[in-house]
Amino acid sequence: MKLATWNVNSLKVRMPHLLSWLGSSQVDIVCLQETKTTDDSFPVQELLDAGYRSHFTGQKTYNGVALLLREGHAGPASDLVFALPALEDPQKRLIAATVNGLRVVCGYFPNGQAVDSDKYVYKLQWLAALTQWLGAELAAHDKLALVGDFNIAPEDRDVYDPAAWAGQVLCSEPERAAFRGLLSLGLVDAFRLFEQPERSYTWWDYREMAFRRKMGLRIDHILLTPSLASSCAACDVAVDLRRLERPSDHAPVVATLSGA
DNA sequence: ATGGCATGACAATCATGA
Repeated sequence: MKLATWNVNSLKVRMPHLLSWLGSSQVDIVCLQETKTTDDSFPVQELLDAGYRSHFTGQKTYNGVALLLREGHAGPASDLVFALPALEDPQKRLIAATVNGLRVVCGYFPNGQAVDSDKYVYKLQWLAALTQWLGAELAAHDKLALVGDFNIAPEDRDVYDPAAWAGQVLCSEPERAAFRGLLSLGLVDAFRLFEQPERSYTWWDYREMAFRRKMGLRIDHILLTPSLASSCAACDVAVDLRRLERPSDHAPVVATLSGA
């Protein structure tokens, strides 16, 4: 079973890439972020035609998350959650469901804009609310995956120019401490279970030919509970999607879970 | 030192992203 996360940066614009990738990659559970689409205009039928059922929560212009489940491979979703319970928040950034006994939590973590902005304060509050809620989720679910666009580069090796980014948003110590806080709940960074190429990233700025120059950050993640981590056979970045015409600025991350 | 590029809302620029 393949579990994937991808910040599409507008589902409407990225539908051709998404449909093509679904067809070629055979991913079974797909977590999307930044759909930027309201629920009434979500492309339910197009995705059904491609063999995927959808669950989603979105809003106009910003944010929006979704789960796509491959018909015949991923079972029905139960215990759906569409927001962090502890947080009064109009921004649609979280969706969770149980599929095939696997608890899947898909998040579009706040960007934070800059460490001195109120958006950064909101980001840390959101992280605290997530961490608190996840503690309870983990107590109830042995097999849990926390995936999405974390908007945090956990370590310097996840940054193309650590010196330039030191202390900046996405790399600041409080954000990294929050990331470690999630790990200390009992989660493992699936990507680091395996030998990876140098300069592996998941996001590259649209400007400055950043992708071609390998100027990226690894900010999209798949975190697994130990029982899932032990069945994880691979975890890779689908870099090819960043090479396409009119790409998302993020590439998907895909984990292969055996026996699930 | 700043902005570059992309997207959406809206109808010329502007907010936001990371």
